[in-house]
Amino acid sequence: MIKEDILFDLATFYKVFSDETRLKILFVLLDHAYCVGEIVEKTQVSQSAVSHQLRTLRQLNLVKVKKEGKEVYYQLSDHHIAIILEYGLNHINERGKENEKED
Amino acid sequence: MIKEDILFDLATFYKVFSDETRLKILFVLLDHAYCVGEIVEKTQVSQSAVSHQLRTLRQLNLVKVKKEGKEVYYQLSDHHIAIILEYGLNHINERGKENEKED
DNA sequence: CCTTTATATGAACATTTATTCATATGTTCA
DNA sequence: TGAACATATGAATAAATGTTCATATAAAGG
Repeated sequence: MIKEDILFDLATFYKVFSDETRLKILFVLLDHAYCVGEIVEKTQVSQSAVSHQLRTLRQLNLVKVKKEGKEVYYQLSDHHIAIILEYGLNHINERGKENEKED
Repeated sequence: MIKEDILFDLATFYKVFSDETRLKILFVLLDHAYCVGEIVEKTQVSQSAVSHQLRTLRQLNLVKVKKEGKEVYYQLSDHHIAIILEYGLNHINERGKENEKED
């Protein structure tokens, strides 16, 4: 059986992508770096909620921060994340197709 | 901005993999089909908890069921799942390496 | 300096989620 | 049929998580 701490890390890893607000933010950042205000506007999520989720993303090293005056810019910390999101999208797309056939 | 229902499906998809018990079960099933009793033994999770999580996995079409007498055998419903788990493992492994260098 | 604007954060609250406990259902076999 | 075993399930409970609200911090400009 696989080690407990690996299991924990793995669960934690997937957990990040399991929240719609975080996904929204990540999809916005897929484009390029944005400051918090822009993210709020694009996602239509409250400033506070965005800020809280950005903290989560920061703590899990999914985003990098760059301060510029009053604004704080966030960007994806590595290109891996784009791949993961794309993979997930493909997966649910394919599942859609399969169900068309079978059901 | 990406559609709400896609976002929901995507979040749901990742959510399955965000629980340690479900991951344990999936890793066991990576091998081949097992009945509930065997899964309980291998994962060291209570029968009830395993059963509840198997239901979740069933509902999300991650596992297929095959009844044989008293026993109920579960197996992964498609090979995709192995790929996803492997991808996750690779990711956290690589992150491990990066942190060795940087921190 | 004081006000405005941008972002972060803590506490309260609501919701979701996972586990346990007790028990139901279903199958086999004597 | 009834005892024994395998699995499922509902209700209760506990824990984790996300949002809001109020407010703190911090930078910029007048």
